Amino acid sequence: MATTNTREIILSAAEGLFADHGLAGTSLRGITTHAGVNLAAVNYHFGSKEALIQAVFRRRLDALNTERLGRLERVQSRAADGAASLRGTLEAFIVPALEMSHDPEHGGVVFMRLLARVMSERDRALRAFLSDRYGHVIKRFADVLGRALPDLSDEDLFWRLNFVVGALTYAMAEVVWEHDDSARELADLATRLVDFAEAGLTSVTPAQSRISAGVVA
Amino acid sequence: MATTNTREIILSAAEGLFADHGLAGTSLRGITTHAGVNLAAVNYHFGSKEALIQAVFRRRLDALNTERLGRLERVQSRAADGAASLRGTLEAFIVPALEMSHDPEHGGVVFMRLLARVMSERDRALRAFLSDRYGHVIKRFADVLGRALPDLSDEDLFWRLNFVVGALTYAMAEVVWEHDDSARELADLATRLVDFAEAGLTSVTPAQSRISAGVVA
DNA sequence: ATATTATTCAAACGTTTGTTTAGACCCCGA
DNA sequence: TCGGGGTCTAAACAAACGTTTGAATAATAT
Repeated sequence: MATTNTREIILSAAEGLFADHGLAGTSLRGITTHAGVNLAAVNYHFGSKEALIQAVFRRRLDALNTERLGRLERVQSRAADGAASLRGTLEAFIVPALEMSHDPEHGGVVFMRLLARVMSERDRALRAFLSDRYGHVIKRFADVLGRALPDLSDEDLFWRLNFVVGALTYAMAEVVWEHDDSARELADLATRLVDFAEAGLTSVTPAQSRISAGVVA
Repeated sequence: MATTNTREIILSAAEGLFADHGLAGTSLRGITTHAGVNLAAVNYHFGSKEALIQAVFRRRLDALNTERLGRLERVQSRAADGAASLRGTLEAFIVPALEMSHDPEHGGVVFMRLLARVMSERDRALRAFLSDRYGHVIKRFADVLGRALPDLSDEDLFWRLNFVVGALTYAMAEVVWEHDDSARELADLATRLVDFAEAGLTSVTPAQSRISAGVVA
């Protein structure tokens, strides 16, 4: 471990304050005070606030997305024709996120709240950074899911995946973990979410379920 | 209309900038410059930045939630025993939000992006304001949905509703409206979302679908 | 037309922001 | 023991922040 302790202390303090007050709403003074280090330490170790933000995300997301891809590969290699099952693919995407949200050692629910916040932020610089670094993971999952759901049109698939990501994001952010760190709780939530996602993804639109734009039919 | 024009101009400029850069990330100078009014006009008309934020939300959410409750009442009065159908209830909640997101006159997609942002913010003052002013609407819908889904445990219902709200929020925020203001587009999205929510809410958990916390089964 | 109120304006207030600087401290190899 | 690189620190920087002020202007009422 070549990195000093101060770096990690700053990253953790920044993670928590970013999750609570947003990126723009958190000052370097708040971070360094919370971390018990000197104000200038941030610019010494990271160079700027923007670089600190990226370091906060890299510390967690590198591991998360590696784990997701690993699970997806295992699921695919288990299938004879290399086509992963819908449920297996969903689990490969959802379970690592929920496990991480349950593991204080790796950010826990704090980082998940931060992630949920950022998902709805339009900050150009950060979105570009996340897309550059992790876009290939999302693309990979979308491809596999599309092959597992051959009856869905591209447009249907696009929207339903957005719904699933929204549900996952919101669930992670809303989690209060009253009975915290019970593994059973986590498994229950993961099961609920995968069930929900699977049902929503495979549902067949009834022929005349369309909603008239004006009034409820 | 006793209110002067400046008020509305400020509200619209603030709405757009808040959606793009967040509450803390938007300065009063940015707002007034964008609106073409004097810096001091905000404090003259609203008193403070905090009061301006609340006014931005009140302008849109009062109408949205009134519309939601009106639709819910119409759906309920149509049913013989006063028990609204699941689908009707979902439509009463979802359709007004999507219609608003499609109507530039009433905030359009801009306000919906702002709303999605705020949903994942932990800002205490704003959450308290929203909960105080609109909490009864959410409670009302949760009650009606609970009665329409009698087989679900309280916990199951709680989580699935969170999933639905997450999907709706995320869908609204992600909407880019490439082929904008086509009513057919809106109806399609509303149908997709209601289908998705209905399938997810009514799905029955398979007996042994539980995910083991460690490894994918 | 005059008095009164409502609105707009330029300027300045004291804080807080991110960043920079120059020196002190510490630890390890020479 | 000395020297030097990595780390930490107090202090200061200009810029941007929300808010306040007092006078100028516009609108309304008498």
